[in-house]
Amino acid sequence: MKKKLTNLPPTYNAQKVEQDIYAQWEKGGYFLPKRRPNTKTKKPFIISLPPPNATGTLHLGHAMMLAIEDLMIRYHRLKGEEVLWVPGTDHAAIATQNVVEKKIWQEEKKTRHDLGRETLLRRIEEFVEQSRGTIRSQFRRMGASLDWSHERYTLDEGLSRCVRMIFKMMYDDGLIYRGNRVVNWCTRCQTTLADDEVEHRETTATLYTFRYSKDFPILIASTRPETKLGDTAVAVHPDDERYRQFVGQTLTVSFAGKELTIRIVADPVVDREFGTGAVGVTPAHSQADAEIAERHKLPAVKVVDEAGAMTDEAGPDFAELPVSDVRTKVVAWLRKHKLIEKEETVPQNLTVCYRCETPVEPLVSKQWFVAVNKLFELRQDTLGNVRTEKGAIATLKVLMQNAVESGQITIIPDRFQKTYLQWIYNLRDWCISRQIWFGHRIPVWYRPKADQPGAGLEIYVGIEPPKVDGWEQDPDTLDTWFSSGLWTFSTLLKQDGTAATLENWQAESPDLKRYHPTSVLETGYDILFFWVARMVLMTTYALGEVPFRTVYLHGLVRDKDGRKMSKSLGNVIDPVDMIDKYGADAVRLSLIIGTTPGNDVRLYEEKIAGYRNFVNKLWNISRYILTTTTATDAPPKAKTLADRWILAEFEQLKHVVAKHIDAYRFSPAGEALYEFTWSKLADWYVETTKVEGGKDAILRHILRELLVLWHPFTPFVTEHIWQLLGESKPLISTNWPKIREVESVYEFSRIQETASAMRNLKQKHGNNLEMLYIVPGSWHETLATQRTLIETLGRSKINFAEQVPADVPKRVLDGATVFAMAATVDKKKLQTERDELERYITTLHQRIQSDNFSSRAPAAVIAKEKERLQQAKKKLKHL
RNA sequence: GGGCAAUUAGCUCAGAUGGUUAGAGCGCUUCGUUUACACCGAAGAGGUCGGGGGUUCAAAUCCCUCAUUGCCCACCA
Repeated sequence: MKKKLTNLPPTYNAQKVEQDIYAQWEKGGYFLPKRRPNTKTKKPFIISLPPPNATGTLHLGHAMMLAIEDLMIRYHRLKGEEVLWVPGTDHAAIATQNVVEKKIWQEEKKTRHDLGRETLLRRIEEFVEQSRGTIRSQFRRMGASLDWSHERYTLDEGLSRCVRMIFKMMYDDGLIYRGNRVVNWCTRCQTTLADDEVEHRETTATLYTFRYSKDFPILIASTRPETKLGDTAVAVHPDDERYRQFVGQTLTVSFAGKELTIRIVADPVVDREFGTGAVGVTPAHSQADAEIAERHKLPAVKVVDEAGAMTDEAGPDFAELPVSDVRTKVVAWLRKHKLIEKEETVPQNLTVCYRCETPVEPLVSKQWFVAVNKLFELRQDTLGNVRTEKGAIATLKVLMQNAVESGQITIIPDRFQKTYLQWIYNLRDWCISRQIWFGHRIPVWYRPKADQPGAGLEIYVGIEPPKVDGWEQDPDTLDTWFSSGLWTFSTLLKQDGTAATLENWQAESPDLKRYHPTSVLETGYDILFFWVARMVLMTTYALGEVPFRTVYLHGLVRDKDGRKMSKSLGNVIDPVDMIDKYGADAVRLSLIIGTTPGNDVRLYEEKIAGYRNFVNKLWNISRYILTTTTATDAPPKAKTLADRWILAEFEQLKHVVAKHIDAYRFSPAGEALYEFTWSKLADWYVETTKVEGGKDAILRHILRELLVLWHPFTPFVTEHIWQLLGESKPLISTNWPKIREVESVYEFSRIQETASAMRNLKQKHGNNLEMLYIVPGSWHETLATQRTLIETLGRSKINFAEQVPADVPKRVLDGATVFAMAATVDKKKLQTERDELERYITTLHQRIQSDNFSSRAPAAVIAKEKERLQQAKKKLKHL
């Protein structure tokens, strides 16, 4: 085992080793949560993998997510902590149903109605099963050390039961209600959409300023004249003198063949400056108008239906015609009767479906909602230090706010904290019912009231269907984010716990106790609202604790020109192609180094190729060490200055890398490793070993520990080399290296100068200057000459320049780069440093002491500043 | 309308609490195939840190202002 290796290929072949290594890890059970004895940290480290959509294939967003999460997971695992990384998939209701329906249409020209509910669901499940297999194998290709035994799917029975349980809980608490409200309706998807499932597109529209009829006293403006058939009022500002005389009147007009009853109401939301200062109120087709209508008790007339056609209410001329046709007809009617005062083209934010970009039709509809502003009684102590306890009164909004404001959840980067709070501030009741078939059926059953026929419906809400006949289940399904909002804890419930009840489900789930709250939630900032906020809402409500401690938001992966990657643009980079070509390690590095949380990254093939080159460099450093040194148990002992330098640098590196990773600064951690490995170890130290023999112990030692440091970034190549080193246990399960005591790095500085500048150097550092000559590269002379130089001058403590042997040509010396290390402490520099530090400590101290700071700054900030003060004091002592 | 971010080398980007001469990768120029590596090595060019003002012993970093770009939120009919 302990012998030199020969015949290692000069080029690292990732394709050849990666899949075997992954299989070996998985087979060895290294992904299962396990705490190593003697580990100080008792708390487990948990990440719930943001579940990819069941129809998806691996894209760069996933790749980035996996690279970052696997980095954290492996780091904590190496530190001996018990780590759990829960994988899974999301059924992604609308998205998935759309995909499958489209596919079926293309292949068989059948719609979902041709197939029927049962058949469509079966077809979707078949499709999903296949997709999940693809995703699983692709996630493995990335090297993700997921605990596959914990894999979950949002439609698993355990998770579905959890959905029904939470639904019932919220219903019982009065937080879920059914109501007639204006919702966003997608006429193509044939379903409601939540407020954040709609997007806005900048377009232009024609704004018509007109009267309903000749005798109507007020001009109104609209870009959608056809909806005016549903108007029941005109709203004006209460202080608007122009219209004051009309307020309170009810007028009847004949508009485009339909008789309208219009009340004139005064409402402060109306902007006097905009348009005519009067708004035609359409309560059934505008959320804003619905709110006005509610205040003034106005009726709502629904003139557009779910298919995007006019209803009977729109009058016989228009009923059942598509909205766009009716607009043309209404405008024509207005023109004919000379009612249009003005037509202008205005910029408009068109609201469209985020899935299919179809313009959204706001319409009034009977749906299920989650009430975010309703007061309810907490079921349990909630959120630790926040002023809440069992029985206290709160709203869901307050829970969401508290979780972040109290510092129980930290968002990285912190600017998103503001975004999050702002979003909650504007949040309205969440429409959770969807008119699609794929998903969690709403656990509500109806039956006609038995005693008085025709008197309406009786409602049953339950985890199980009603035991007696005669009940019919609500046909709708739940918004997919309802179930993914439960993800951090629904995945930890006992999967066979079918008997779980509202009373005992928490106690019955040991995993929930042990692994919740999770440590970090890592995801793209684009789903901060969709998902992250929903998880906070659901979890603080259901469990009385936060779902995670830290939210790490990564940016979006874009192409070289900063454009979004999309199939239509043809600029999509497939991560699997890149893995095939450059290896998973290179792909991972390209997504971690040079990226910062919350900021988009541009990725292109050259970048990945660059990191492939680095992986090969690491391979060749290892190859050199493996083939030229023998394994030894001797501890690494510094003999020459170069040894002392590299060992000190290495200890410094360990410190820096851990510090960065602990602070979620993955890119600087990777950069530090990269710099050490290539510029210090390979370019300088390894070169010295060629002329200064006897470095086996140091080289082997550094390589061994360096592989551990690199492992969270590049798991495959490090594991491969590790095993070539003859280690008995796989790298994945080894220990993170301890930091050893070394001479302070302040004692060394590396100086790179030309030989002719060396005299100045000597003057600067005095007689204590220790020099080491090495020849990094392009000398024209032979290795033997280099060796002579080093032997005669190398470790000289005196003025070497006068000792250059006569047979060394002057041009060699002048043209060469000299590697010199000053072992002296630069007293002046040290003093400056001390002064700065002292000043810094004074400043910090003053800041902390000041009333303004101590009374106003958040607790977390004060703690941080205090910690800084401690650190600075410690550092000063060290100097 | 409100908010957030970005603007640093030809390109893509780092620069934590202000602190030596502003960094990296790619690209470019010159040189070099010496037994870890040409997916390499050596040397080098290239920056008024978007403009202007201010605070400070010290500003890419903090403040004000302007410009450009991008994103998010919002019921302006």
